[in-house]
Amino acid sequence: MTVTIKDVAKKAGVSPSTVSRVLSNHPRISLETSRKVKAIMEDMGYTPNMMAKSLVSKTTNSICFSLPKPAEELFSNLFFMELIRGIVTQASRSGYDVLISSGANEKEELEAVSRLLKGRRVDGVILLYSRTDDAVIDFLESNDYPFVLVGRSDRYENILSVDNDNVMAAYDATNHLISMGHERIGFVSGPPNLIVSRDRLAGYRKALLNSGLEMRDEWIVEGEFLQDSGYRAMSFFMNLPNRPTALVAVDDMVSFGILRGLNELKYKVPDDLAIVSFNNIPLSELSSPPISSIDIGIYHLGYTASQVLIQNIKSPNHDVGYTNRFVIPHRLIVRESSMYSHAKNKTE
Amino acid sequence: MTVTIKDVAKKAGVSPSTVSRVLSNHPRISLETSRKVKAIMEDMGYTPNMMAKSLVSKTTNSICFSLPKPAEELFSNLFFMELIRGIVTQASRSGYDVLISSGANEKEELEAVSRLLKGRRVDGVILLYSRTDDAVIDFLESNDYPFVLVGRSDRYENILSVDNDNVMAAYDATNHLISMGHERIGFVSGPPNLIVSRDRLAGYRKALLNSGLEMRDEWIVEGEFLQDSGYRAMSFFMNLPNRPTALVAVDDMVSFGILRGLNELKYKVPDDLAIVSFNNIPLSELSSPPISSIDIGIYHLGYTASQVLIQNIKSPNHDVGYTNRFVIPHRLIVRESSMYSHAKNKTE
DNA sequence: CTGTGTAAAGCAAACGGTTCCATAAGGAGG
DNA sequence: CCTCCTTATGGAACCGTTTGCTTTACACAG
Repeated sequence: MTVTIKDVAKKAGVSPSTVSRVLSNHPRISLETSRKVKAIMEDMGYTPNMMAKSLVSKTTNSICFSLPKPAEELFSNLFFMELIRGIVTQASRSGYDVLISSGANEKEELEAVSRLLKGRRVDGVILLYSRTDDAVIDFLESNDYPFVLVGRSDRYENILSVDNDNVMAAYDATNHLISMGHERIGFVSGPPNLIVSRDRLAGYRKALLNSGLEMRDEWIVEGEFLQDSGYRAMSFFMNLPNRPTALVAVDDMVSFGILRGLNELKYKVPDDLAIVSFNNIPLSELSSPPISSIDIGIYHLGYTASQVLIQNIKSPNHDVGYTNRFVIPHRLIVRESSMYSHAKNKTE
Repeated sequence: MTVTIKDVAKKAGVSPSTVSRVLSNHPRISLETSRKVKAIMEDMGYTPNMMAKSLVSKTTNSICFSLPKPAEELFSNLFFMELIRGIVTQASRSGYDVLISSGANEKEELEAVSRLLKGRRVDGVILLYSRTDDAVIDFLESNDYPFVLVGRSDRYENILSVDNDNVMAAYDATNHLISMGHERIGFVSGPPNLIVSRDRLAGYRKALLNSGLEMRDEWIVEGEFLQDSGYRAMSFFMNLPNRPTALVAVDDMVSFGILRGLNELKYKVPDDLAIVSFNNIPLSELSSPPISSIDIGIYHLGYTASQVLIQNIKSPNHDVGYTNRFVIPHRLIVRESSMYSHAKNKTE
């Protein structure tokens, strides 16, 4: 049925080893033989059997992206997809295939990853970091499997990771508002156990401190990465006696909630309240007004994660410590939600 | 290093074949041996090498989802991700892994798919149908590889496919507007070469015909699955002397454009113009007003595609002709954009 | 003419399983 | 007590590649 290396060999009148060597451009193959064999391979439509290859080389040329619990949220979907696109694109350029695995919970995720790695189906794993303690990381680390974390962990020191500088990002976002003349700036945070929430909060604080602006606890509220959190935060802030004139929100979805609330109460953005948030999801420019947002380069995050992982697979010796953490640059996209109202029609 | 079947065999004092049989629950293995071997496998942390397994069984227990050209559009991202989730979930339940492949163009896609299939890296492929002529399908069909199409093709008759009944969906959407009392209903279509555009247009026509309502060519405009198309369509419609009171839009993104335009011109939805569209993306309920939409069950589409493909892989004889096309039910989600205005606060 | 070096190609083992065929042990039937 | 089954297990070939070690065939120096 399928044409194997032996069929080619027979037809070419050489041994299988010769064909194999032609395939891998072995130096000690005469040009003549090489050409002849190649022609015959082409002719017979030979494609190498990856399984057989993998069996002997103990390498699969594929990596696994472990999709966390199916978060039903809009943002997750957009985020994951961008990430996957980055990963797949890079991997494909490096000649690797990408396997998507997912588990309903940590236990399942561990089982899946373990099966894939121990069963030699993939060479390494890209993990999306969400938890603070992680059985999967423990497993990977203790078995010395190549992996890279998208995100940051404070518990694990010497592992490969790709992340944004969220402190700096929040610092930039806040400074932008400050530069627009705002002096009372609030912050809508995410779940406090997420490192990303903590980092962004820290950056916000740093910016205020740096500019000598007032910092009040009541100007910081915690929530989820969801619309509703924004909605609630908004109504809390707007009822404050000395309310903020601008808000930094930890995620664009939160901004949508804020926007909806302000809209209902007939407040104007950015005149009554300016807004900047994070992640720059495609919707950010579609809302009215469009929301200023920090683009964290999700695609790039995935692309780099794949690159780092594959390079680590190829030469595992490279973990020199100081290159373990790769930081993807962010950039602020200024839109109407944080512009001076009289500048509305001028920019963009 | 890794523990193989031979290591287990040696430790258990049996032959490798016996261990293999234990693994596959061969009937002619004594309970005693089975228990002993299983204990030892557990003990030594044995995991079967999938590559070796695949080599002899000529089967990989994995399928490929071929991601079309990276369409940068928002909807594509949401759609793909939902689809992937459906596919991965089902595949995982059936014990299959999912490999994501992508090519920048048709040629690359064909190469990738061909390499994966001929190289015996996957057992089958899920294709997302977009083109009308398809070298990939031709390749799969002529080589008799298992595959399933998400979408519909009019060129290929006897291939497995999973799709919605888009004619019926449009029929339902239009009838909904009719039942709300509208008599002049317009249609914003997608690219005419896409089957989905054609099907939905047909359903719209059918509904009008069925109700004996007027049908005008000027009430039908073509565009893309993009906001801008909606925006333009809107301004065209609103300038018509005898303009429609309701619109069926081929995609939610189009509705957003319509909404934006109406908003700018201070028109009210649904009072001045009612809207229903398709796909029910997560944003549909976030816009103001929320948009009525036909949910096409994307996750379900992916889930079923995987199911159908895997079942076809396992028993290829099953293609009986009349079960080749699987239709995923849609359902209309009525939201504010198509309700009577005085009912605004009553429902939902 | 023999010895040695080198380039090109072949042989066979190995990778980690599965499975057909053979074999040994025990029990039943004659 | 000897056959003949049955049942549980072992042996060995094979899946399609890769690769270390040989072998072959020259060419050239001594």
